[in-house]
Amino acid sequence: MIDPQRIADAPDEVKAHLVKRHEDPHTLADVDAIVALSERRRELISERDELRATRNALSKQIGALFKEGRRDEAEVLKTQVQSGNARIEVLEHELEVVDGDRSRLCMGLPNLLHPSVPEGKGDEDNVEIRTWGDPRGQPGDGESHVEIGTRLGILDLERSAKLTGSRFWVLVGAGARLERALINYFLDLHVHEHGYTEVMVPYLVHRSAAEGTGQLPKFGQDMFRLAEPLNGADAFLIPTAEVPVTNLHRGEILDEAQLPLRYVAFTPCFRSEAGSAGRDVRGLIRVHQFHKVELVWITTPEQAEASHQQLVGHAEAALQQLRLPHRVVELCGGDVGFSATRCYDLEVWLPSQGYREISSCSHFTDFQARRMSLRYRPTSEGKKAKPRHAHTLNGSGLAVGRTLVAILENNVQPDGTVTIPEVLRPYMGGLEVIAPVGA
RNA sequence: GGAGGUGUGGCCGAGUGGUUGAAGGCAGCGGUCUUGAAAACCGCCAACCCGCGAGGGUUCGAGGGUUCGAAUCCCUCCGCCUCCGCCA
Repeated sequence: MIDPQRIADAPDEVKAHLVKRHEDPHTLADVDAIVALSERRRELISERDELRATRNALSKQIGALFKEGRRDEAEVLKTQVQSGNARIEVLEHELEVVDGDRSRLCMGLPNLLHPSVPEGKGDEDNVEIRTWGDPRGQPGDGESHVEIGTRLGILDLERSAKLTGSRFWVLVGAGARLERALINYFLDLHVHEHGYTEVMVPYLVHRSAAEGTGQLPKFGQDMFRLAEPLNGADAFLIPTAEVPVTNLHRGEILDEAQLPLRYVAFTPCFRSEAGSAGRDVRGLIRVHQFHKVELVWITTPEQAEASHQQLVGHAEAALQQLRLPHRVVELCGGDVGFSATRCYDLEVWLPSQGYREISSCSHFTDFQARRMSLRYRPTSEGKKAKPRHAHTLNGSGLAVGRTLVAILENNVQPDGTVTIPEVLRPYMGGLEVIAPVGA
């Protein structure tokens, strides 16, 4: 979340960011509410602490009097403390309400935007940074991955529907193997060529973890939630590895020398896709369960922006080695995600539909770190450096299913077969071409 | 699932109702000494909240309770460890 102190000190500045994000007017009103609640909170804390200071002093006296055997005098002081405690209880009750309201509102505000974020309302206003490769044909010209995959017998959407309805998939034979090859290739690329540490993490997380990265409290409808508590707490299927991986160090104070921490994780991702009815209903583009290899950085504020560029480069390297045409766009104010200050999307060329997002690389400043109390102790600036919130970043490296789609659509040959990108062949037992089953 | 144990500062580890926010040690930082380093010795070293500041408050797994006062007593939950059972 945004530093509540900053909201109280410069509410208009915060509102300007919200306007650039095209947030609702009532979100702007929340800023004013936070300012008022902060003021009341301060008053309550002052008065309560004063009373507690008095109580602590009197209690100390009572202890001394008891030791000296002056019981009567002690009893008088006891009565005095008890009346103070009554007042403290009233103040604490109000403080609990005020504090709860304030933090609820703070948790609901999106991050401040980086100054370079372009103006704009939606994805049509995103700014193209660079393109790579030669897109084949016009959007819509190409055969869709559903047709290609079904014809080759490697994608079976009818049978997946028998299991779990729409927005699921079954891959068969070379299709399943291609999915697995991509996972292994991505992990090897980022571990061996880019120096990430591979981690495997839980696919279920508690509410607190999802709050830490910002999926909650606002976007609970996008996640699948367990009907029963898990180890005593509300739990969700992860929508992305970002959640468990970034939360790995929640509540810790890291040494600056340990930074940057760079993790790569392969996980399935589960999304309820509530509210996306009618969009991308066919095929593998928008599904309830998909695979993703995710890159996560924990670093210092000073290094974060350079890290962000490197992160984008690492994701882009995968597309380039696979020879998939793509472009990099910077998201406009209205399109940057809730937790991010700035975001680059990698969009792969799909002959059947044009450019589609295949990776989203975000810088979160200290927004997530503050929510999960993730800090580091600076060592560079002398002895008694206070802990500071770290900066977190992440990006897909890449979304596996969409990569498979891109390979099918971009590499389909006039004879209907699909050539496998060279870098994947070692992962496919040397297979070079996917031909129809039985052909 | 059954039985028992345990949870203290960056780490280890004392502490069972009253100057204990917490002994001691390690690590770290500064200094003395040294040509330099090591060793030895001296000193400093938690986080968060409110406050311009002085200062005050909170925090000993989490939450609740008892008490004038709780790291210390009671209850619930969570984590970890050991044994038994079950299981991929």
